[in-house]
Amino acid sequence: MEHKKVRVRFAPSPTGGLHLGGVRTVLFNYLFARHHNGTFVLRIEDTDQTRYVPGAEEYILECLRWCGLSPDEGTEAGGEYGPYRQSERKAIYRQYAEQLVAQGHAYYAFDTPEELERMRENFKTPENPSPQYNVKMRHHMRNSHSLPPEEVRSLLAAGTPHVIRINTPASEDLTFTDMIRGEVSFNTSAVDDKVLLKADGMPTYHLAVVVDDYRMQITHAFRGEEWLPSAPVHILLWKYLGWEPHMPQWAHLPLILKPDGNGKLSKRDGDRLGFPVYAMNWTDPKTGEITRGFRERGFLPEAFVNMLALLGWNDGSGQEIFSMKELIDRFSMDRVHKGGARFDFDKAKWFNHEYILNTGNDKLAALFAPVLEEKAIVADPAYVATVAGLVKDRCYFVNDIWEHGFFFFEAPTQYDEAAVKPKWNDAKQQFFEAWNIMLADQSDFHAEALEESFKALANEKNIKMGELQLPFRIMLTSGKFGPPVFVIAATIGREQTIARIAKALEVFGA
RNA sequence: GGCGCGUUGGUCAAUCGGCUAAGACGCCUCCCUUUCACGGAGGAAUGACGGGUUCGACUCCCGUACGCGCUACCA
Repeated sequence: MEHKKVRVRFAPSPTGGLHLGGVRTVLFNYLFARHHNGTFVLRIEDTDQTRYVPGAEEYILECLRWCGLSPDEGTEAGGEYGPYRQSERKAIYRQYAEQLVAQGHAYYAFDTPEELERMRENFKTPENPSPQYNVKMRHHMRNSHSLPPEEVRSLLAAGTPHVIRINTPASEDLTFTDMIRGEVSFNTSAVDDKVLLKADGMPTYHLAVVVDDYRMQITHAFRGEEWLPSAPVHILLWKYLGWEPHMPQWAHLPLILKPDGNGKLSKRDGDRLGFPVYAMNWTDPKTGEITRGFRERGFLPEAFVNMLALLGWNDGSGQEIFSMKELIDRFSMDRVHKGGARFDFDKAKWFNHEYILNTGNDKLAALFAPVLEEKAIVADPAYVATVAGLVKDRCYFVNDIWEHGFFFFEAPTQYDEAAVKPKWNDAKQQFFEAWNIMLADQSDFHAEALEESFKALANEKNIKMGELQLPFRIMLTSGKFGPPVFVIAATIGREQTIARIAKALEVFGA
């Protein structure tokens, strides 16, 4: 391999939310670039004007920022190879398309969409349900192969809408070496004369990707496996344009599959199965429909990225938790799996849990702040951090801090009475009445001290601790959950503890 | 239909000819905890099938099956 500086690119089309598979493609690009001290470019492939969705481009950038995978070069970061939006490069593509026509590698085609549809209809047979516009079909259609040159000239002069199609050879073997799959080969007989330049003057993906990868000096191109079948078209273009020596090395990434059933994971599957598929919340500007994202679901970006890295790649060591630096150090394309991976939300949750466990309480508190704010609860950040530290063991998501620690912020309004009442009696009633009075004078309100005096009083009253702890817990939290009781009491403080006991006694004693 | 790619437990997966086939998630049991978790100890569960090659095949080759992808003036 030459010593060319590594340059990779992520080239999304701004048509909507960013799918988790897209983020993984970004990740692999990013890791590869960093590993080789290369450059990560972001190019916007907005050549389909009919599918353009306003806001999608900004959204994609924001997703990358959130994940910590921002590009070095691109629409926002700038660079020497711009513009980075294909719609702004329109003139460039036409020039190459015409060049290909002039060299006999492409041709004009005047068929209207209706004519194409009719062709597909007419030539469709049970054996061949998708007839192709290829060497054989060319002569049945209206193009610069089948039409006399004068007619082509006059059609062109009259401004007749037309496309430019590649001249695919009748039968030629094409081979390339995929970084993941090894040698892959095709025969052009199965490849049709793909449109290169559309009637509106915009290039199709095929032309644009080759021209831009060349002009932006991309050295390695990673894309989803669904692109594999169009590789021969691209190889042909690299050859025809005379750039073959500069063709990037390709890697076709395995697909991310539905957890159940078959096929690629889609946004619909997330809705159906109750987990996010997009990186962040996405609001469709047309319908206003919101699709939930990993970020809003409570995922830490580091966990999300780590989880994605392991979906199709591993370093062989068995290690699963990696810092970004470790990922950069260890990543290599040849350890990427060939087969598609089913997405497992439980595993994703586990990753997030691991990261929550390893996140400082202050940071968790900060991340949790919006939840409290939404509930109009005002709390001291240090207090929130303490709570986070007490409950994070049982949290899969930042948002879970509420579910597992709400009682640190608000007194219970109802109780798990079924767990207390059947065994409630006067002795217990009296114990807690006495305990509550003692608490007013309890000098040391730490958990250990509280437990000690609680125990002492229980002994004195001759009641077993076990009989008392659960009711006490329910008084403070409303149910059978949470950190050790005395820790809860110490955390919420004297005033709250006393008030909650008093209130609960009214309910339990009734 | 054609072309391409793939196939190790329910899921993610290690293995680059020596396997009594790692590890993780999930699941189950037990321990710890007079709450819920965390943690700890165990457990069930895997090479699609058929042929080769080889002393030896999960690993290499060939078929078959199955799955997926593509087959647009979408990317």
